[in-house]
Amino acid sequence: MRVLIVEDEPALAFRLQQMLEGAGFTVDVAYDGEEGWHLGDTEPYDAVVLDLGLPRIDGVTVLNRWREAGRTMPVLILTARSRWSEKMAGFNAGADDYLVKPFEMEEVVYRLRALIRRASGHAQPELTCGALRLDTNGGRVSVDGAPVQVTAQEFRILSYLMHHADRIVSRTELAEHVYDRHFDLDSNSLEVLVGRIRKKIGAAYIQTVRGQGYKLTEPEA
Amino acid sequence: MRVLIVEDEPALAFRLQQMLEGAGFTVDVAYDGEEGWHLGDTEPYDAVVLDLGLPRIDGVTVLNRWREAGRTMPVLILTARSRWSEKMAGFNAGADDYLVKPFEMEEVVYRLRALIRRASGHAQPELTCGALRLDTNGGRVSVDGAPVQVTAQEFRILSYLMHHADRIVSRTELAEHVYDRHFDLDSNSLEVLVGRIRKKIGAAYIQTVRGQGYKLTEPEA
DNA sequence: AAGCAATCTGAACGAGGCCTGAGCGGCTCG
DNA sequence: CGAGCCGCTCAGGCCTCGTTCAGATTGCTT
Repeated sequence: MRVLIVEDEPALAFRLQQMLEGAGFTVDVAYDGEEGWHLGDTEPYDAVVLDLGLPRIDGVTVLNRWREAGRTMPVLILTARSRWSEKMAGFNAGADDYLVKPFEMEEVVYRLRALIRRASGHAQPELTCGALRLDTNGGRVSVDGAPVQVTAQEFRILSYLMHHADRIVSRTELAEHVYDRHFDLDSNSLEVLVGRIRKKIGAAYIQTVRGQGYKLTEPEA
Repeated sequence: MRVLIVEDEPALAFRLQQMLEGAGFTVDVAYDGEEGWHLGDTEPYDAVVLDLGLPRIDGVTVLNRWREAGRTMPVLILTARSRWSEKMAGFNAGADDYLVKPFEMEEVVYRLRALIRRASGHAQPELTCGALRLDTNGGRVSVDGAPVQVTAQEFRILSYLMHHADRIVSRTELAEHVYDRHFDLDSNSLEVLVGRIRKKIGAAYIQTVRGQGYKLTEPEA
């Protein structure tokens, strides 16, 4: 999953980035409102962490512009305790959740995962597809109850596919959500990784739709 | 189904083309109003995506000319948020739907499919003919509830025939709507593909009307 | 009923998409 | 500093799809 952090204070931005990357997210960072707005407008993020106090364009405005332009990704707002009115403005502009500073770093991770899950229509932190099971919080995968060892990258790919099960996900879409913005599109590393995932969970789960992409489905009985 | 994109900004045109081809459409692209007008006037499209801000001839004029010439294919207009009056002019000139920039790429696909369906008199995204069933959005085909695997090209042909069920569709018409403008007319690949479709869904659905074309009908009981 | 054109069909091919095994460089951890 | 793992690259090969072609079949015409 790919998230955008919009935070002007370098130290906090860095800690957030560390935390999120450690948690398995692909992360882009913007250090002011304008850059943040532009990135959120052009790149496909699964979620955004948005500080409200920002140079150049403030957070509420950024969010407003995204929503007006029809961007629907979940946004987690960061706000100082005192700025109550700001928070309300943020909700009105279409924020999905908020955290009051100071907060626990891990809190951000859990909330983001929940937001992303809900945005793709899943209430529970455990995603299942037939006997295949993926725990978004624990980072564990199992088939038929038997744990399956997957690497970080494999987990990202499988997680994205499971969030969008029964839908064809194009190679490009997958790459956009699993890699950051400097990914080489002619690489076939996705194919290699998908191949390895198939070998681990059983080939039947991930179908190839020629010319269009991959589709994760429950295998036929 | 074959669509025309009239869009001067190369990046957007390219993304649209990618998206639509990925969605199974046959796509022609025009990069200015004059070329767009000419193509729309001479080639038989199932739908058109028309940007209003165009060099040489602007979108509204292009649309007006088509309508005056009696061209009735559905037109989806793309417009910037600010250009409200333009949009109204577009509707007056006979646009069928519009999207405000920026928009989600997938939105274009769904709207186009809906426009094409409605233009051929179908309200639902699922077309049926007896026990034969085709899901225009999901790209799935089934007979008697049993899913049938069809290739991309087979799906295009079957989809066109189902959109125009109970009507004789000439070989030429079929070719024009399933291939782009560089198709070799002496090829018999259509016959081969129709044959394969028959083998998959049952031969009775597609009748050959000698000397005229094909007709898709519900088989006799 | 023969002749002829239109259509069908099975086989084969070429292109391109996709997969996979091997190897390499970088990173982490001991 | 060395070992092990991970993700990427590359090349070769497989498999599918759309097409072509030739020969069979159908249906109309005379």
